[in-house]
Amino acid sequence: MKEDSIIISKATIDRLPLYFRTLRLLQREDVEIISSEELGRRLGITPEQIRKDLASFGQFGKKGVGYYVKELLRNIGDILGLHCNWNFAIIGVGHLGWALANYRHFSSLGFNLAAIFDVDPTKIGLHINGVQVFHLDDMEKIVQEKNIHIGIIAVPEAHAQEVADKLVVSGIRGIWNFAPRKIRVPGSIYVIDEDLSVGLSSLSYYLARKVPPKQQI
Amino acid sequence: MKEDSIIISKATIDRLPLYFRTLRLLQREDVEIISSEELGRRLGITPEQIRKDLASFGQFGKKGVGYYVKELLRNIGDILGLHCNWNFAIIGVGHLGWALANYRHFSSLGFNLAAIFDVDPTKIGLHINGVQVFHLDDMEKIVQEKNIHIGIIAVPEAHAQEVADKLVVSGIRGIWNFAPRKIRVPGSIYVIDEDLSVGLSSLSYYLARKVPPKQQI
DNA sequence: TAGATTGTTAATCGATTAACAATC
DNA sequence: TAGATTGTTAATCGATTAACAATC
Repeated sequence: MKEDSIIISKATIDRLPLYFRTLRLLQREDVEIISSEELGRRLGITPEQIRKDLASFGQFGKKGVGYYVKELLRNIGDILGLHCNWNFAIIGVGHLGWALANYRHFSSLGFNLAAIFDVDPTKIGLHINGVQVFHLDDMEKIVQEKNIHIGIIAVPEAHAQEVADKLVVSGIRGIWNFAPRKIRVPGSIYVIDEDLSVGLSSLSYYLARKVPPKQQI
Repeated sequence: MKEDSIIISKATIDRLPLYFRTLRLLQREDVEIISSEELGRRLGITPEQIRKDLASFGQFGKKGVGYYVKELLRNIGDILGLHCNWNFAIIGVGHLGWALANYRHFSSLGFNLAAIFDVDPTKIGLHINGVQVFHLDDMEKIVQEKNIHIGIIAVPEAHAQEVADKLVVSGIRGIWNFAPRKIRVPGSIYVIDEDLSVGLSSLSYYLARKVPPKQQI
């Protein structure tokens, strides 16, 4: 393993989940061995790119043969830390929070929704997808009790910073921010921004300009 | 304007919506002039980066002064094609499709939800956020009638390709794909992939590794 | 062995950062 | 005018692509 000595690029990290999901599909199709060529064809990524990405974490393939699906799946899962069985919380039971609470792929990846937070008294105490909704004021207690590491911000943008502050105080380590606003957190906290307007706006750009489409990720 | 001669990088395009949303905030705060320095501070982007991004589309600032918020807002909006008032459709009334149908930021950016599609007979004919749910079989007719340019795929992954095929046949030009699967479309169609598992998985990677967080976009 | 495919090094390409002249 | 800030060119940095030796 080389991950201690070499810094892996964000671009590589973001491709790992794509490899992972495709390998799972292959496993379900009972494919045992896959070449970088074929994996690339399925994802629209060049085989060289895939080999380079994987090689930065170790030697997972067999020369002249390819990659064993099961083995590679386990290795990428480990690299992504999916074996950690992270507990996460969703803050905000609007339409988006509701949808995320019911998103099935998270649990299939090993993420466990442990709590939901809101301030609306009519929502506190409800169970969504089997998970209880708590009041925002109880966050610190619940986060400690349930050992929650990740917070998903799904509140209106006006309250995003305030929620982020509470998450940090509660001891959360990573934030996935769906509010279309930059949040400020201490340097030790990881933040992934997921502003849904960006996708649609960039699509609009290309449609308006008639720029010829290129292969996307 | 230079956009005809020079190819703008995807990274630049993806930052434009961030500038746009921040400028709107500034406008609401009655700020009339902003420097690249201050805009960068708000977004965690270097001022040089911002000046470079904007300069690839024209000269929008005043040297020694900064950028006029109102003017820059209009210019970026035009670049992003937001004045086109795109009609879009959502396919799939699951939790995610429901949430997207109710997402307020789309309409505030000038995107108009014109139709929703599903196959579930109990959902056909319903109105969500004032927009009617049609059967998938009527897609071609409705897309033509309502002049829909963009399709948002929010169906289970197993049906994503089939829906993409239907969208293409119906004459759609751009697809925003939330299904965690690569879809195949003709080269003239734009596809933006938005696999929600990627965000959470990459967060997991950083948490598991204790890699020191760096400034995100 | 011959054919196939990885892992790695070198070459290219593209994006970011730095520096500074232009000018409001 | 002096100070400030853009727009642009040059330098650096990083990521992708190409090539190929290693080896199953």
